[in-house]
Amino acid sequence: MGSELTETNTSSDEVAPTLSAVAKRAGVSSITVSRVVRLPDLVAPETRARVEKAMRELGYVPNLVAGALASAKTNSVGVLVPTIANSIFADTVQGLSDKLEPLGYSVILAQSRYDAAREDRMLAALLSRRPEAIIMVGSPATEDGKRLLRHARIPIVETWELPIDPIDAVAGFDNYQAGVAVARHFIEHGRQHLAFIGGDDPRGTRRWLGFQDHALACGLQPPRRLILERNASGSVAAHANLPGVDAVFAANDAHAIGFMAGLRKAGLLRDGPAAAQPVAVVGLGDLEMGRLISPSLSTISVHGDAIGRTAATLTLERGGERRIDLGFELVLRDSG
Amino acid sequence: MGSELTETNTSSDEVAPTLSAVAKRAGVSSITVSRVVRLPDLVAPETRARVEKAMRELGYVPNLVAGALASAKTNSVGVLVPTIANSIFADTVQGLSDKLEPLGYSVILAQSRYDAAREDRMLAALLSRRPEAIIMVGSPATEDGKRLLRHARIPIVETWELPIDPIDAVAGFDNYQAGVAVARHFIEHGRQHLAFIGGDDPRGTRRWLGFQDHALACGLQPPRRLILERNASGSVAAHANLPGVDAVFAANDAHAIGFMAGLRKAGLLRDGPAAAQPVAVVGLGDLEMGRLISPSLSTISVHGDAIGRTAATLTLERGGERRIDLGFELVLRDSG
DNA sequence: ATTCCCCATGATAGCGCTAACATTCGGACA
DNA sequence: TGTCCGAATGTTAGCGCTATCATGGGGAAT
Repeated sequence: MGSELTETNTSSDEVAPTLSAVAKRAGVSSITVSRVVRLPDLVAPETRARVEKAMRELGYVPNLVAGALASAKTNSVGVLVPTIANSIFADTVQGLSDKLEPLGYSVILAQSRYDAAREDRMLAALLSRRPEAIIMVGSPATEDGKRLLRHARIPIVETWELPIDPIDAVAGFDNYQAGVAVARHFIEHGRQHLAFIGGDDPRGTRRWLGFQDHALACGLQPPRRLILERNASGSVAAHANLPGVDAVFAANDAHAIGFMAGLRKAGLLRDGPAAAQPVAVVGLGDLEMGRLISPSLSTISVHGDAIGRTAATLTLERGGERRIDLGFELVLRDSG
Repeated sequence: MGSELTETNTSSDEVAPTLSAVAKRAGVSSITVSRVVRLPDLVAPETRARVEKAMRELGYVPNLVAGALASAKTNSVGVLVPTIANSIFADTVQGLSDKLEPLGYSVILAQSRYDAAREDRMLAALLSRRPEAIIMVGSPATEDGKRLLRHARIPIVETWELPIDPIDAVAGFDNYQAGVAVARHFIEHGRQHLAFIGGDDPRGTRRWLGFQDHALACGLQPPRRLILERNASGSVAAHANLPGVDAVFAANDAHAIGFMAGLRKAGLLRDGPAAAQPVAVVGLGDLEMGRLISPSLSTISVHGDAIGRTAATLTLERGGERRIDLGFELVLRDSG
């Protein structure tokens, strides 16, 4: 009575059963129940069976909040990404949680939306849940954020970059060199008028810098840079703002594909090989989609899931190398 | 000494400072510090300033684990999705966390990988963290999972479907009717030989059923169904297994785009309008990419982020309608 | 003055669990 | 036969915080 949810024969009362409720029912002390849950080998088979029966009958679900407080272990990791939607970071989250979940860790996910203030708030929110480690994309944008992490005394893994003075561990690649690689490729294939399109987030900017520096070092005219909104639609119209440009490095594959849609409308896209393209296009991220479209998209291939898995490993193992360069690969297809 | 991390002038000792450490430093009782953190209006401005100064000096970060245990409020929600990578569910996670994070809720993310056993394990793991609510894609695959959720006595939101006997709340759309809509569209445009490609997960299967039922009801030959791996690459070769088919409904846009890549290789794709396509293709999800490729992809448009935001709302408000149909829309472009 | 009330603060008792240290008991071993 | 040891279980004391119920000390109202 009083509850509209009673439905099984096993009494489902008002409140969630606790360890000691199970203990009472099984006729043991609560620490024994605790052991059945966490260290079953320490409990005699018969006792264990009795306790397990009581747990089943009561529908006992352990309270990890209390367990975490008592043991000072939350078995959780905080994950901070700029955004999870339509993005390569989803692969990283997938990779790291595939590694961590089987080990009993939970992932607490937060998004900064490329906003420094929100990033700081999210970092503080994550830390107040006392995760065993923090994995984030990039580095904290503010000194406050950095200080927060440095004082947290847990493993911190920065990803998707190789910061010079990391807080703790790093799993990423060299965005600057990625920019250099694309510029070199364009120049080797006779392109003269380069441009970069994409966001102005730290990683995009680093790609731009490498791209620009290499172009200048090779004596080309200064490449152009077009900063776009985060969604790819803006990139469709981008070529109108880039007259005379014959090679474009897009900060990610979505922008690259959007840009190609614009080229197509302008009659500047061929189904032939890269050499036939009036405007060469290279993206970054190696989306599956880029392989499927026509002309297929050349891209800097980065293994987002490997970054995630490596980051997870870095949170688990304290010793060993704390700075892992996963590298990247220039994959040439038909777009440039 | 003994620590290699001391660096600020403010003493950063071995362990994280607690409420009572702050209290001692500020010369107040710990409950007052607690009030400064949670209910600042109850504290006199001068006292508050003194406490805030002490918090800053000690680098105090509240321990929400302890707070959650004491107050029986974790301010977290559990989110269970099949997968977060390369998928439309990322939009849903984004949508719900955009709504929940500003309110102080954390998102605990788990992935089932379309595996019933793993789903059950993840549900149990989530529940043991005592979230205020659970939001999941679809319904639990097993009775065990359903029972777990029914006994949890927290809001449960099932999404991306409209189950007949929901556990609690629902934010989704009618996958069966989506299948019907695509079949109707194909038939109205004179297509005779229909096929469905995609996964055999519950939602995909429901789409298939609607698609099949409507085709049969209209007197067409039984449509074919090709079950594919989750990645789109498999769909590239799919058309070879579908001789004579002139209209294909792909369970998601990625498969649709992959299938179109196969059609292109086979010379069965035109840059013209839908009527000119030897094989009409309709996807589901309305990926931005589908709008950008050529021919542009017709699709069932579903607002993944709206599903997420709606689900978040349903976890917060107990009263009101608990079954929200977000609908879908058949968006016709050039592919079919 | 006295009463009342509200504002600011404090003392106390847990939340549900686990770490750390008993305790008990039966058998192996000398 | 006594000693020792390990296996199985229990006792105790918190983890860091918050809910709840005091407490004291001004005004405002009478």
